[in-house]
Amino acid sequence: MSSASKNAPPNKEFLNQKPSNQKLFSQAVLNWYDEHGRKHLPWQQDITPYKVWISEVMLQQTQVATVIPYFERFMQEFPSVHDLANAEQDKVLHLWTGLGYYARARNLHACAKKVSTDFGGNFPESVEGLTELPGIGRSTAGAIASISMGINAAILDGNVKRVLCRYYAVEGWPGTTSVQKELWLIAERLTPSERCNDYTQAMMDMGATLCTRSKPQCGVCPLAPDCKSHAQGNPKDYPNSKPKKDKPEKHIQLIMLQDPEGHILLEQRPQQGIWGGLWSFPELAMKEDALKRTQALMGDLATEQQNWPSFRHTFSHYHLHINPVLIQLSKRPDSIGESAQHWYNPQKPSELGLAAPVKTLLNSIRLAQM
DNA sequence: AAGTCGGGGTT
DNA sequence: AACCCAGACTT
Repeated sequence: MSSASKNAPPNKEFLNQKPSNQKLFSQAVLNWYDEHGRKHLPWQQDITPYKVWISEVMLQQTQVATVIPYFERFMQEFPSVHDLANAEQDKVLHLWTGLGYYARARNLHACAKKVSTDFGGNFPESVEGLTELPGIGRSTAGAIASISMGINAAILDGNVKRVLCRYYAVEGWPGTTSVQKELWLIAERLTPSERCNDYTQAMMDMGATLCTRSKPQCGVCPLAPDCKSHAQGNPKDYPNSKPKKDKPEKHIQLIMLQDPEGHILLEQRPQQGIWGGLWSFPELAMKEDALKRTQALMGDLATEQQNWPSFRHTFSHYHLHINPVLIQLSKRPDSIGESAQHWYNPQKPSELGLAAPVKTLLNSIRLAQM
């Protein structure tokens, strides 16, 4: 994991030559923030690098309302970076269950270990140092540095992208390298040296509450008088949307093996790939005969097969059709296969990371047993 | 530059 | 049902 692959910030000399417009822009943003900005979110209380870090990672591709309960539980269980570093991975993934993008949780854990042991629990106090840590890219590093350390650093998250794309009517999808590069230059140029922490919060807040994707509140926006897309009358056309691609359809069987006591066999998935490190049912291709395959492994312990209604689960890049199969076992078999195993009691859930559909199915089994 | 990685809220 | 969200990382 080289730092060059992390989109490291360029030389910042141009920051010294800010046009006067920069001052007007940041003043308008800060004034708005003082009046209308949110200041009562959980991670805005008694601000520390640890809290800002956890919240920023949770908020990657995830909305504020979704994050809040997860953040509260995390802080309860892991009050300090040392607590997180010393935790079991299963516990971390358990508290992450439902948030998605589980590499975030694995990287979070790895990062905590590094900060705890290598840096004595203190985060590096520079964007460059922060960016070296697993799961912290340029924007998250900027947010931590700016908000929790008062370092003059820019961010470029979805909110800031939206504000800037509209203000300057930036053409092109922000996912492309060229647009991204342009936006970073703009973001760096506009970030003020005074109150950069509040400015960072303010830009995210404006994007989240004012310059929203639909129904932007241009009527009360302090930037509207100089906003190019507002002048054009089409703020909603920015940022330009991502070119769409149709998602492939995949089909699998999930085999729910149940022992006589009602416990269900779970296997831990490999660290890399979809649902990495989480626990799931044994997976089978559609063409396989679930009962025959089970009997091949454990003989006549497998007695009956019950097909549950299939359903579709959608990921960012494909649709997954899941065909759940419940197979009763007359006795719990010896260990099968190579991955770690766990016999899960649906009535007494273990603290493991579960993929969302797996959690749903286990809950259905629990209800069926009542 | 394109692909991988989730789940849920919003429209 | 499509869109996208306080992105990072690998290929």
